[in-house]
Order: sequence, then C-alpha cells, then structure tokens
Amino acid sequence: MKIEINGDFNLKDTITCGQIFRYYEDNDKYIIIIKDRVIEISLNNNNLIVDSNKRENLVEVVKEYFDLNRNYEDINKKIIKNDKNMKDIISSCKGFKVINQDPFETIIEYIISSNNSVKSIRKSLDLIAEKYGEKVLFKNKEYYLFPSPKYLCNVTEEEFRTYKVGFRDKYLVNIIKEINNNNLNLKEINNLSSEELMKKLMSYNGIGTKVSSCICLFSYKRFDVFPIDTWVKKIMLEKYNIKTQDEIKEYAISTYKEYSGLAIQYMFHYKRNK
DNA sequence: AACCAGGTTATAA
DNA sequence: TTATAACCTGGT
Repeated sequence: MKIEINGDFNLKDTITCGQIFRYYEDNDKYIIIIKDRVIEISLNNNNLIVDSNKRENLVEVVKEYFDLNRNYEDINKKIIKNDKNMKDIISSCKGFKVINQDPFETIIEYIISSNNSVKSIRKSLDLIAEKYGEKVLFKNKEYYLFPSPKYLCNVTEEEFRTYKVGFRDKYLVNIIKEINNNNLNLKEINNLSSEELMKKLMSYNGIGTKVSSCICLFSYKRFDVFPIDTWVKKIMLEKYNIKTQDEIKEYAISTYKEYSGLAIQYMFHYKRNK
C-alpha cells in the first residue's frame, strides 16, 4: 500500500530518535507496532510504502501515528518568526515528527526509562510483550503487541523484576492497578489542561517531571509541554546562557508559546545528532 | 573496579 | 526550598 506524503517527512529519524523503543530495522524498512497491528514501512521519495497484518484503515492509522495530518511547515515558520536562532536548528530537523503514542504503553515505557539505558528499556518491554502481548504472525515472523492494562493486572513486583525493570517494579504494579480500577482513566484525563495533566501524572510514584512531560507530549499531543534533559540544558546554556530548569521553561513558553514542546524537541535532536 | 545511562524518591539540612 | 544518596541492570 502506498501513501503519498505532502511536505517533509524523515521516517528514519522519526522512528529512531528515541521516542519509541520497540521497532525493528531491516535496511530501509522498519517494522513498528501500532496498537493491534504489525506494520512494515519504508519511504521511497514522496511515498510511504506500507504493509500490515491488518489492512483496514491502514492509511489513516499510519497518518495518525506519524502525525502526518499536522502542518509542521506552518508551525516551524511561527517558531522561527519568534526566534531566528531556530532557523538552522529546524532545517537540520527537517521532516521530523512527534509520534502519536498510545498512553498506556507510553506510561509503562517511560516509567521504565528512568535512569535507564535504551537497550535495557527495550529489553524489559520486549519481555513484557512476549509474555502478555498477543502474538501476531506477519510475513512468517512472530511479533508481540503491547499488552493492554487488563492483561497486566495480576503481574506482581517479583514478576516484574524478572523482566529486569529493577526498582521500578512497584511503580508499575501501582499504576496498572489504578488504571484497571478506573481511578486513573487514560481517556478522561485528556480533558485536563496541560498543567493539570502534568500534575495528575506526577501524583503517581515513578512519574516525575521528565517522564510526565514525555507522556504529555508523546501520547496526549501537548505541544506546550516539553522534557528537559541534559542535551536541552546544554544547548540552552550555549545559545542563551540560560541555566536552570525553571528559566528554560519560562524562556521556552514565552518565546515559542503553544509550540514550545516542538521547539525544544528540535533543539534536542539538533544537539544530540551533532 | 568504579562509573554511568535521556530520573525519581526519600531524607536531611 | 534545595541538596544528596540510593536505586536495578547491563555495559565499558
């Protein structure tokens, strides 16, 4: 199946930038897992070549996942208008998109990500998916979907340790319990303002400011929220002589307004790729 | 052998 | 309010 792209899209950078953990690379083709589908995808000039075990609405699913319906060119212009420094940074991130991730999977992923390496995060997620996720056969290979909350309701802290999540075991057990008994409704919290959503997520152990902002940006599409890490701190210090987390926040919000999340992501990629 | 990885919590000043 | 140690794991 073919999807024509209008505008810039850098498939490789978008998939491999570190936002998602479970993907498989095979030359220029990628296997990704979106909800109940295993999808093979590659980019050929202006066309995405896509195949999947489930083809209904595949085009819409892929467009939604890679945020292809949003006009990034317009947003980029607005960001540059407010800060000319961003021109070079943005042109080096041409075609980068913020992936639309499932909230539950993102919460689990990013709780596990704290003080952890990408490789180790991926290992834990694969172990969990292989044990509890539905198996899908696609092109003669086996893949595992990420399990929904109810499949994980009986997993104990001890069992999570066998999936190498370490001290994060209790955080996972607790939030899975809260989601399953509907004290935490992942659809409903989308009605909260970004600030309230941040606060709500951070009320759970294992979710601090960094993890919470990743969840807000990646699975609730809050472009006014952004993670601040060592890379962002470095570039802020170099370019603007801004030091603390609070100052970074203030500068980004006042300069980039509702698109600070994207502006900061651009800085992150620019700095990290250099 | 000591240190670190894209963090968070608990505790102490 | 701000600083610091401890934390599982797997890798140099």
